[in-house]
Amino acid sequence: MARELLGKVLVRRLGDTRLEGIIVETEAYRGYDDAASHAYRGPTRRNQVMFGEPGHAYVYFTYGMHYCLNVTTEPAGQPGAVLIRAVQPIKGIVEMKKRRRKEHVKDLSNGPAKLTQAFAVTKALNGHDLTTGRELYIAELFHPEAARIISASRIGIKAGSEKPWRFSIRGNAFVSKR
DNA sequence: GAGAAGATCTCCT
DNA sequence: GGAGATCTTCTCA
Repeated sequence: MARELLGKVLVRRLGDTRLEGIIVETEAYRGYDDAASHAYRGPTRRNQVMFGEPGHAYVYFTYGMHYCLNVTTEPAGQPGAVLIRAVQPIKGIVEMKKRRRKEHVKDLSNGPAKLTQAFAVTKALNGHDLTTGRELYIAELFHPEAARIISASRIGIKAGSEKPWRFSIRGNAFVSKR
């Protein structure tokens, strides 16, 4: 799923405003076999969405100030999610610049907490159904480019860093870290 | 109830 | 390359 989501479009609707970005970097997190995953030690209040239905948003708060967005991927009862680490803005860039207080497009969403700020994703969207919801969902790109996907180790974790479960579109300028 | 760590970002050197 | 910001969540007593 982490590979499948690359090249698709993250869509956020805020009233009349529409924000869109191509997903260019993801990371896979599993369950009891993945020490880096929030679900590693079983269900808790925070990670319960990871154990729920697939196709839902798992949004968590971290470092006292940041939100990160995941997509749940496994059947109910089985934990698993894909972290959206970076997107390439394609629509609503003026709005994103205001939210991020940044001038350059490259600074808007090249990191997991940057894109949630640009797209106004907060805990209010935790558990949101991405398959039926209108406020936040994932769409196909009308004219997808052929892209090569590369994998590397995940970022910002201690345990589980040996697993090459970070995926990105090769050469894309909006990937958080090369 | 206390203590520690965190799937990060920004600013500074 | 490194430290500070800042607070929720989890673990353990």
